[in-house]
Amino acid sequence: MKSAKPSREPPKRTRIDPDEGAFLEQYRAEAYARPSVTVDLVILTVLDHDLKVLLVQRSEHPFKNRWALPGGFVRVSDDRNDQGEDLDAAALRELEEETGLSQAACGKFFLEQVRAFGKPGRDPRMRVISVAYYALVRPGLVPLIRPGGDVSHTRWFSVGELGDKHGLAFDHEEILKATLDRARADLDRTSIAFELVAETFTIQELRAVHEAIRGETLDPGNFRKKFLRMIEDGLIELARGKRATASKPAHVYRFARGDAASV
Amino acid sequence: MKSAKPSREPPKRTRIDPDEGAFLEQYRAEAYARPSVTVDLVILTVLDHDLKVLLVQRSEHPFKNRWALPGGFVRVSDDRNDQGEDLDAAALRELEEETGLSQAACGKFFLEQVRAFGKPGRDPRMRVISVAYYALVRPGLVPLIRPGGDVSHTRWFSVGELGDKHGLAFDHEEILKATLDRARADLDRTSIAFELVAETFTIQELRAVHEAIRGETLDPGNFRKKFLRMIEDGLIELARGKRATASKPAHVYRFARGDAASV
DNA sequence: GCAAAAGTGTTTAATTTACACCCATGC
DNA sequence: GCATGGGTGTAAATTAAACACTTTTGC
Repeated sequence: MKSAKPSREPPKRTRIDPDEGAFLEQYRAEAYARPSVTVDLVILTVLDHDLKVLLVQRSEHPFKNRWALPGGFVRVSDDRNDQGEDLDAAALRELEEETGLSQAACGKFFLEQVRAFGKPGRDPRMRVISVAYYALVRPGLVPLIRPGGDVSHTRWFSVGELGDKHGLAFDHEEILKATLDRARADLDRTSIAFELVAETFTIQELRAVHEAIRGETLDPGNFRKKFLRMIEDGLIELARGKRATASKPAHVYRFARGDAASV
Repeated sequence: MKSAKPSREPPKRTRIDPDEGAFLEQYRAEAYARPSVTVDLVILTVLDHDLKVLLVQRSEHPFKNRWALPGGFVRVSDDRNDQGEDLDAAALRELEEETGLSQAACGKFFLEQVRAFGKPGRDPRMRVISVAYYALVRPGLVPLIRPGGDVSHTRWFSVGELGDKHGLAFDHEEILKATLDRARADLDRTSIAFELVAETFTIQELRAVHEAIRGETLDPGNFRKKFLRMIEDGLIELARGKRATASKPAHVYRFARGDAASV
């Protein structure tokens, strides 16, 4: 639309009035066929050193009984005063519906768009373009999750043991892969790791998150050095208390909201 | 959609037949309102040390006379045997239409999705969700460009001098910013810099591309060292010939298609 | 006491950053 | 010859990688 040159504008059945108001009134919104648009959610957490993704089992065709990413339609309208919900809002709504958690109660969720997936045929029913989002849920919240619909059809899967056994519905395999790539790239460019630990955490707990996402073990000594550098940069600060472990109790730290960054 | 649990499925007016074929037949594709979906293109090149973006001036409302990213509708259909074109294909089609260049003649274009933009109200006519792509055009191809429609309404803008003066149409300002962030991040993670130089290039030419995208000058000596490391890694190889300059002729190199990477 | 994990240190290599400098060429 | 930019070298600071070692706790 937007930049469409005359030759590519939707066929118009009436002359365009130069006045914009009138133009909008008589614009043929129905001139082009439209796809359905959905959001699909890659909800991730880390449980006992393992990166997990939340899947739901489909109860209807197509892909009946297969596991799929949770998702749903974006609510839209052509009403000029209310065109419906934002993509981000749709993703948040789905996340809350799907987990029973509310952002109001749990604090801001990490929820970011990955990209759009729209291959023809990805949904046999109709043309569907899906905007994928990825969400990070702190392990502490996991037990509080009350799946929106049928409890028995919602489950956490280790991303490691997935991929081989279960063929996911639609192109969700591809969406999941793209999202994991994105998460791994974000890991050492952003602060997403802190979204997967509790309010306070030990060095090893943060390391476990890095290891789970990258899928490999990291040298504890070297990781500590990176950690100490983050403290120097004011990104992390020591918190009160200690965490009991299998051996010597560990210091706990807190993520210092990016504000205290500079000198 | 896909994972929609019964409560969130579109209202069905008839009972579902357990057989999938029959299910598809009577599926109510029109149950949810649908948005229009477009692709918007951020077409970039580097001309005389400057990062440029190709914009078109709108000839119609809304945003009449404002500059905008080129773009157009994605062609879709619910026909089960042909649901229309892929998002990537739509972006490529628009790119070819908009520039008059054909991938068949010019070799593969760099064209990658950025993400979807779908804020309500971004297009006052109707609810539009736009999938942004960014394309990189080698400077050598720029003179060959024959804008699709009205020549006088297509122009390269320096991204530097933009942003202040011209208010772009729709949310294209935001799309452009997000794309530039993406390009800068890709610069030292991928090989996009090679998409903006000729087949063979000098060290300084490649440096000029890096400088244009990052918006800052780089130390020639240090850049050379990074460059030599790329040669060691087999990413780049010396080509025959020299490039005449204002002083001493420079060696020219070639991008060695990532295959010769390892030992 | 002993295992287990916390925490510390060392060494080597690679990379980044900031410079100074030499040299070949066109004019 | 001399300015221009190609090309080279050096030194300090930071970071990454591999790995040995000490300390503190629970049991």
